[in-house]
Amino acid sequence: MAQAIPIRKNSPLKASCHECSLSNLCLPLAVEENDLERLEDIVQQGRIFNRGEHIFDQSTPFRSCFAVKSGSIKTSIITEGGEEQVTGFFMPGELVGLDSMSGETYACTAKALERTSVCEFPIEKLEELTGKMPELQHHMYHLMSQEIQNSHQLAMLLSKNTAEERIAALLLSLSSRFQRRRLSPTNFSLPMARNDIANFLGLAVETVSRVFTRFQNQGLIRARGREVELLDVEALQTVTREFSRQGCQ
Amino acid sequence: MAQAIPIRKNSPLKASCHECSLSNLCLPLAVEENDLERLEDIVQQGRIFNRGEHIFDQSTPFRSCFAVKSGSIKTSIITEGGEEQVTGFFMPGELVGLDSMSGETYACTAKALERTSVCEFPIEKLEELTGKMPELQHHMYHLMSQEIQNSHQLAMLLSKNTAEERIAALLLSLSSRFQRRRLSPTNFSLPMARNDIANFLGLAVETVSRVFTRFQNQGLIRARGREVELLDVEALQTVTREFSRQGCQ
DNA sequence: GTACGAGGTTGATATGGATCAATTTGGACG
DNA sequence: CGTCCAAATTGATCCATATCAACCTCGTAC
Repeated sequence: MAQAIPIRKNSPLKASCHECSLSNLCLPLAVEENDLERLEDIVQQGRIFNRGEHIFDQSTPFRSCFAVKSGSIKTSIITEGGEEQVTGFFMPGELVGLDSMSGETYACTAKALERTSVCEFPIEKLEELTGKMPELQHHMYHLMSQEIQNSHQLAMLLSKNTAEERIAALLLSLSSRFQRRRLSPTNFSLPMARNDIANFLGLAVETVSRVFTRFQNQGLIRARGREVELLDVEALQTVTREFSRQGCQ
Repeated sequence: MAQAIPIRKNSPLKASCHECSLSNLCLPLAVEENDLERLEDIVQQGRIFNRGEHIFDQSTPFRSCFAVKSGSIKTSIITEGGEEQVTGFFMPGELVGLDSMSGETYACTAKALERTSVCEFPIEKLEELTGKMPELQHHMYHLMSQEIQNSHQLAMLLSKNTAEERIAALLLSLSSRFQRRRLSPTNFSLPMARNDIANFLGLAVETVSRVFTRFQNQGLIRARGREVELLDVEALQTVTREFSRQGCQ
């Protein structure tokens, strides 16, 4: 079943983790240079999806986690009634599918927001490997824990914060994720539509639109379509913290 | 550093996982009978907390995960401004602290809602053990994934559902968790105050109170204080699904 | 170039639940 | 058994955001 290792390693189509520019963000982050090829042996690299295509589908058998290599991914849950709830956005270097590691099927649907390439980690092989590599296991725990925290953070945003606070928080989150990749933290292009933002943040599209223009009028951002420029990061941070400040009497 | 194993195993104060009534819910669930003592070797059992006492505190060093043995626990995040956000309720057999496995400190504060006993799993030893026991590792992934899903579910509830739907969902969640423990799924005592429910569900206390009385008037439940009886489980399920139904045109 | 449709913006109105305020209940304790 | 304080309930009002409706913008296809 397993392909001969030399073939995979030498295949020009299979770019290696060694050469990947995201190796300081992705799973290789937790792996010694020497052990990197053990990770390379299980990863299936280079799958490419066009905008709108599904990487995986809720209720199909869970097989793999996916690392975003380029592009971006939206995950969402479809309820019985056909309503969509966006649960997350994933950018290069981030791992998708961690919420599916219980149960037989994927817990959500993952859709490419633009032309996107991913690396696939078959879950059985990944579990086998983490069993042998304590640092990689540790890193998996770390990532999953992080995702729990992110989700709690989102729940908090949804239950306690105003529309402005939610949107400021999202912009700043994206900003810092661009920064991690050594891209401009103040000048970027939103990978998702207003609709997705609204759904993710529990708002109506109209509200998202209004807040964008309000921020623009206040000189906090400049936005045309999906192109965004953060003009006053500090002010945005103040917006997100305003809520908790008020709580402090 | 490690105590002599025979002493621990024979100590009358250290009840064993073998004898624990929750062994089919808790971590032992994933462990072969034969291997159970390896788990027993690392667990520190029997710590007891009174109502209101902290099991651990946000921003103190993260050392252990805790399994609830009896009683119940509330976890919450305290924001800079002192605002509390309840992130979860934990019942016997459930594992607390999974959200803290990234970072040096606990990600939230865990507080006993009543007199509560817990089993402590020092994280370093637990990680070491899961590295040696594939099924236990698999179970950890399963639990963490489950918690991500729960949190997404909560986010969904918060962003899309009405007060009635949220409260019906919480009641049903508690119901099924009592049922897993072979307790009555229709007749139980809420471990948490209305305040905690409100905070958890992103509502005002007054709203929670109103919904409880409304449900009562509709004959869905009977509630006096923390004592709750679910009179019409099906109707409650309908309430939680009503939203998604509407979405289906 | 023009037509088309999806995505985005703007305006007017409605509403669920927050907030403020008052009262009641219940449990802990002397 | 009464006192006291926190928790819970009930009522009245207000507001942020949803909803409904109209319009605009831009990319794509012909």
